[in-house]
Amino acid sequence: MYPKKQQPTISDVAQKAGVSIATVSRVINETTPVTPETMQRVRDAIKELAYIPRAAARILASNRTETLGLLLPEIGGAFFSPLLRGIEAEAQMAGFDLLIHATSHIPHASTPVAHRPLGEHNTDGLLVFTQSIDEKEMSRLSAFNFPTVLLYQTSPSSLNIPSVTIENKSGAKMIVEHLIQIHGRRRIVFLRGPEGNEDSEWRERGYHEALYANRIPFNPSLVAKGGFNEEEAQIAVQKLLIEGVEFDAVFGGDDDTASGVISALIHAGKRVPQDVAVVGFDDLPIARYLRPALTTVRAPIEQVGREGVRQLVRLIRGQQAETLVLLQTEIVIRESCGCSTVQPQRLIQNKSL
Amino acid sequence: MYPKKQQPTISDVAQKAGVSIATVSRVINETTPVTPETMQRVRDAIKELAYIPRAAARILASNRTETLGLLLPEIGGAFFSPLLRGIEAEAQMAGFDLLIHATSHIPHASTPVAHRPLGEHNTDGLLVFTQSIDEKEMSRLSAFNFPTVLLYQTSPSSLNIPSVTIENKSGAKMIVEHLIQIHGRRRIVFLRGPEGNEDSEWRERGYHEALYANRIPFNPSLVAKGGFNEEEAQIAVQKLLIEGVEFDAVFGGDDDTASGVISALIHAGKRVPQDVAVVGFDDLPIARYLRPALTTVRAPIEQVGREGVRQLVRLIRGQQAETLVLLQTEIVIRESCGCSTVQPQRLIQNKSL
DNA sequence: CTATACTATGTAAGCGCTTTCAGAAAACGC
DNA sequence: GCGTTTTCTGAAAGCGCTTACATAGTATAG
Repeated sequence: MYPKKQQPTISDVAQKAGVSIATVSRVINETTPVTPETMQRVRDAIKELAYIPRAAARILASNRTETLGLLLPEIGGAFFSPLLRGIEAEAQMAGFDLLIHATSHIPHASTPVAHRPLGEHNTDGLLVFTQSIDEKEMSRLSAFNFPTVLLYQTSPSSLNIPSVTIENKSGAKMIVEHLIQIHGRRRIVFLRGPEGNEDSEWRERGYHEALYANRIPFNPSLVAKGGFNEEEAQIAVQKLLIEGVEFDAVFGGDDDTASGVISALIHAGKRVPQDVAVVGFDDLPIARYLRPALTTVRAPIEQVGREGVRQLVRLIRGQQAETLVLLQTEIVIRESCGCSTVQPQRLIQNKSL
Repeated sequence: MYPKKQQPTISDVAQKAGVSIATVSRVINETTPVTPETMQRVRDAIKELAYIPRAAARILASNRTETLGLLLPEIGGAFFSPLLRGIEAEAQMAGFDLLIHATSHIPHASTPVAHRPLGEHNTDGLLVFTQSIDEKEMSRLSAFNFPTVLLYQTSPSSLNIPSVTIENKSGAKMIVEHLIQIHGRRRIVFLRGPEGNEDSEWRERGYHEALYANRIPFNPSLVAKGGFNEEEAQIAVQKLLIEGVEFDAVFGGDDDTASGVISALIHAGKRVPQDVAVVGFDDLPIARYLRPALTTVRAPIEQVGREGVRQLVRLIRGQQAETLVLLQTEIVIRESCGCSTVQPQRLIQNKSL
């Protein structure tokens, strides 16, 4: 059925070109000068045999995998696509392959040995998205200096692993200040993300800073949990409404939250943004499709991926990497804050019209 | 900086456990029975040394990579995330690693040798998304029976490579018939996808079949190119409007197209769905956020990924694979066809409210 | 023209595993 | 109890490369 016809090896090429396998290797890797004619003969032989070096043999002999590993808790969500896009593109540019693994699946109980999917045994370095490995594994990697870069999470203070993430705090501060300064809102609700989520924590600090900078006293009853998802956000808003908490704006920890907030508010007969302004964070694709279109903070997700790879490659090459790379965020004004009520986004983008 | 501290090898384990490396290998792979006590000694040694077998060595010695390759033209788009999710999950279940490569990037001109990123040299099989490799490479792979499964494209007739895709035709037929039978529309525009896109071609056939089955003569002036993107779709609609073509519904080849159609229509002062009903295909996440919420065809993208892996694994195991797996689609009724005008989707989903 | 220094290539030693083969020990049959 | 089978284990041969190291052959210097 599938006999795996014997592929040509380096010896076949060597024989055909009338040289030793060492020379073939030299031609392939350009490690040592080779006479032009010899080189040509070898190249011809390679082409003729359609020879492709077996990756495993190269790795084993050279002790370099030329492969990067990406570890995430799960694949999916609006985040994932641009992140991977950035990672893949940059990895490719640097000449690395990309191995991907989602850690959320229930581990195969029958796994014979502790078969770690991604690690020092099959990659030169690891990109670790938040919440994909535990601290124990982190310190194991760190202990023998294995090139590792964290994405969207900072290193446990004891370890000092380089990490790349976004400027959550200043982004949050900017957008809350927009609500305060441009729209005169003062009773601004903040809906937190999941417990222990770093992004959420920093956004909350930004929220606090904005209030503080504008001399608005912090009101604990205006903070609730949104969980970074629509459903929880809706429930949170309803609860606030039922409890009679007064507010004139909501900063939903992320765009999904904001989307849930808008639903809940409209459902409750509130007008957005007239009665309550709503803003989010991330600028997911859905942000522009919401009605009203969502004012939010744009996070350069793809850039995080690219930068993560850059730092990782530095580590692999034995160079110094940045301990912490913080990528800038910017606010995207649409309708839900109260700014415009037409759809400037949709019109502007169609330049060809 | 990064000394790559010598990792333990199988010999270290063997020595520590007082057995030969062959026995260690047997314990790891469970290929041959080993006395319980011996096994325990070996396992203890493995744990103590934190030994992880080097992947390259295993691959080289066993001639099995336990790795699947995924080739796509580019990463991104709403498609990508669920597709990869399905692929990754299923690959993991089957015990395979996943190597990913986007082919769209400009090839490194300086690449020494024809360094193919993914192929027989580093994987046991390949999943090939539409438009990621040319027919020449396909026939090369096919020529030596390399396990390959195509996603969202059928095999060139000369090759007979197994492929997995969705029931475009019947999905399209169903939704067009919905417009005809439930909403009485008879002048239905169809906006094609990009040139040569298989999905689009099949959807167009479904469109034709629906018309034919309902005795509506085909009108060529109602078919235009939407390109599977908003912008082109908007232009197409404007053109139809300017030309004075009369129509009471639009089947946008996919959801992005439909989104552009809705924008253009509203912009031109038409009411959707009253004046013109609009439907799409794919059921992207944005579909429910559009106003009116989009009636569309749900395509089981994640399932395509899973099924692709299943077929590929069969091939790798030397079993027969299905020549063509067609996954069922189903229509999702929302507002843009004219069905309901409230927002049932949003309410229904929040069971907790 | 000889002594020295490069250059281009070949030889061969691994890289860390899997797997065949054979042998030792234990279990079995009668 | 002795021959036969069955189990378990070890020795050793590769898997297909990279990379010292050695060696011819050629260029350079004096």
